[in-house]
Amino acid sequence: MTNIHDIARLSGYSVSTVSRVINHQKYVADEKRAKVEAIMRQLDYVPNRVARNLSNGQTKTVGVVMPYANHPYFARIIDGLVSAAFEAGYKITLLPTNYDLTIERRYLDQLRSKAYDALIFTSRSSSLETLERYRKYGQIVCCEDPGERPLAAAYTDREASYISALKWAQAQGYQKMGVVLSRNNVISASTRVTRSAYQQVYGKLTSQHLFVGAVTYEDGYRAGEYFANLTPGVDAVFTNGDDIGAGVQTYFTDHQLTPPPIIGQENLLSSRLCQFSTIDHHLEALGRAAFKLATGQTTTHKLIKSEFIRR
Amino acid sequence: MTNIHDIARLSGYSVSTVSRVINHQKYVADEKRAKVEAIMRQLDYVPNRVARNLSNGQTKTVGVVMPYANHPYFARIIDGLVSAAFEAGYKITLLPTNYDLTIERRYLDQLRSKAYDALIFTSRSSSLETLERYRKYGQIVCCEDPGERPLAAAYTDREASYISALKWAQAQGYQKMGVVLSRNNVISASTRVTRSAYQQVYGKLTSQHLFVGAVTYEDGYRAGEYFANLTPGVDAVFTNGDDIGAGVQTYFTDHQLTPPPIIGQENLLSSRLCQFSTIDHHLEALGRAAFKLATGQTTTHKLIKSEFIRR
DNA sequence: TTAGTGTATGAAACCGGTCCCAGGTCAAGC
DNA sequence: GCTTGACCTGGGACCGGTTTCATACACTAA
Repeated sequence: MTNIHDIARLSGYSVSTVSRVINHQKYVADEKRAKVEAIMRQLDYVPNRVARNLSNGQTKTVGVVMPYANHPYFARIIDGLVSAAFEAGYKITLLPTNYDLTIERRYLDQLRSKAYDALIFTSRSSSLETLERYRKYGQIVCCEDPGERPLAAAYTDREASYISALKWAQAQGYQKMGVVLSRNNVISASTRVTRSAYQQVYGKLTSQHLFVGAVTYEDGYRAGEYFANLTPGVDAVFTNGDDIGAGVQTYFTDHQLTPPPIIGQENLLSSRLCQFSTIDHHLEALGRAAFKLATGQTTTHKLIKSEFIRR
Repeated sequence: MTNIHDIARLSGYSVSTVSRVINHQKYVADEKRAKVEAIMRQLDYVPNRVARNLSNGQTKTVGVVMPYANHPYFARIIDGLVSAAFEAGYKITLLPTNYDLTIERRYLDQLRSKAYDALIFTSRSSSLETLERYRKYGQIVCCEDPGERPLAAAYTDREASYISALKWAQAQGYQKMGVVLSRNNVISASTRVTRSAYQQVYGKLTSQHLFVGAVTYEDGYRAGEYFANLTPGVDAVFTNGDDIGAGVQTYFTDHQLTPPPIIGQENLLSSRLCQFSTIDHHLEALGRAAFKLATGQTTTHKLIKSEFIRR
C-alpha cells in the first residue's frame, strides 16, 4: 500500500507539503502542488481514513443503539438518522442489543475507546445514570424525556398524544379500553407513559385490560384472541403499534367478530389498510433531531410533536 | 486521555508488556499481569479502537450501500446483515446513495482508504466492471447474479420464482397481466429479470401493460388508477412489492371496482392484510449470506431460494 | 559440561497520517 | 537600511496502539 511517505519521497518534497496538498491548504507553491497531485494520481493514492481518524481524534461516526433493526419503529428512526448523518458527512453504525444490558455496556465501552464520536440510544436497558456516567467519553443522546437528568434527548410528546387519543375514544363512548404493550418494564419509556396516560383518562389500568409482550403482527393477533375471549370484554383497544393493532383487528374479523375500534401508533401502512386511528410520532424527524444533538455539544432537549390521526 | 504509555510508565513495565496484558497473550509473569490490570482499572483505561485498527490494518466494519433505508426491501436485508455482523463481531455502517453514481463512487473510494473491510451493494448504479476494479481494495459483494463476472454475490432466484408465479396466474386464466416496476433501467436486476420472466410466459411486455416508477404504497395507488382506466384493461397485476400491490388493490376498492388478483413481493404484512399472493425472497437470509461473503475472502455465489406464496 | 528449549521482557520500528514550530525568502512601508 | 508580515518549506513530535527481534534466565537432556 502506498502511503504519504512514498508520495513525499517520490515527489522530492516533505511529508508536510504532501499533507498540505491533500488537505487543500494554503502555502504550497503551485508547481509543487501540481507535481504532488500528479504523483498521487499516478500511484493511485488515497489517504488512509483510519490514520486520519487517529490523528484527528474523531471518527465522524455515530453509533445507534437499538434492540433490533427489523421493526418499523426503529427503521423509521434510523431512516431519519441516516439522512441527517449523510448530509453532515457522518456515518451511522448500527448496534443491535436485543435489550441485553451486557451488550449495551459493550457499546458504551466502545464509545470510551473512541470507536464513535457519539452514541444514540433509541431504546435502552441501562439506567439513565449509567448513560450519564459515560457522558464524559462522548456525546450521548437518548430518545425519551430524561426529566431532570442532564442528558441530550430527542423525544416525542407521547403523553399528550396518548391522552388526547384516549380522551377522544372516551368521548366517542368507549369506556372499556384494552391496552397492548411490548414490555411491562419500568425502564421502557413507552410503557411508563402509556400507563400514566391511561391512568389520567380511564383510571387505574387493571391487568385484565392489559396484554403484554406484543412486538409483531402475530403478537397482536394473540392479543386479539385474548381480548376476544375476555369477559367482561373491552370495547376498544389501544396498541403500541399499527402492525400489532392490525393483528388484533384481524383476529376478530377472522373469527367473524366485529372488531373493536383500535388505536395504533406510527401511522404505518397497516393502519391505513385496516382503517383505524393512529398516532404518528414523526419518527424520521425524531431521528434527524437525535443526530443533530449527537454532533452538537450541548445538552439540549428536542421535542417532536406527535399527531393523532382519526379514522 | 490515558494511553498505553501512561500505563507502562506507571506500572514500571514496558509498553510491550502492557500490550501483552491487554491482548491476553502468553509470556507475562502473573504478578506483572495483575499489577498492570490493576493500574488499568484504576486509571479507567480502555485501549483506543482507532489506533488498534490502524495497527491491525482492519476495521471490522462492513459498509452497506443502498439507495435508501426506509424501504422494506432494504430494511429486511439490513436486518439479516446486522444480525450476522453482530454474531461475527463486526459492525455495519449504512451508506445511502439515492441511486447517485457520484455518491456510490465516494463509498468505493472510502473502501480504498481502508474505512471498511468490505462493501456490500444491495443495489447499485455503478457497473459491475467498476465494482470489479475496486475489488483489489477490499471484498465487494453484490446482491444480484453477476453472471460470469468474478464478483462475490448473494442473490435470490428471482427469475425462477417470477416465472412460476406468472405461470400459475396464467393457469388460473389470467391472460392480460399488468406489471409494476420501480425503475425502467438496464442496470436494475429486478427490472431485467421481470422483463425476461414476463417475456417467457406472456411474450413481449408492451408499454401499455407496464407502469414504471413505483416505490411506495402511494405509487401503487397511482398504478392502480392507471390500470383501472386502461382499455383494454388487465385482469391481474404483477407488482414489485407488497406495499405497492396494496396500493393497486386499494385504488380499485376505493372506487367500487373489483380489484384484479395481485402478485406482490417480499411477503410483507400488507399482502397478508390484503390477501394477495406474494413472493418471499427471504431477504434476511440474503443479508446474512451477503455478510458471510463479505468477510470470507472467496469469490463465491450464494443463491437464496425464493418462495411463491399463493393466496 | 554443554547445547537446546521454553519463558519472560523491553527497545524500537511500524501502521499512516496531522500539525507545531523553526527557518528562510521576498516585497512593502517607514 | 531595517522592520514587518505574507508566503513557503521541512523536521520531527504526536495520535495510540502492535509486533519483531534481541537478550536473558531457568531448566532439561545428552
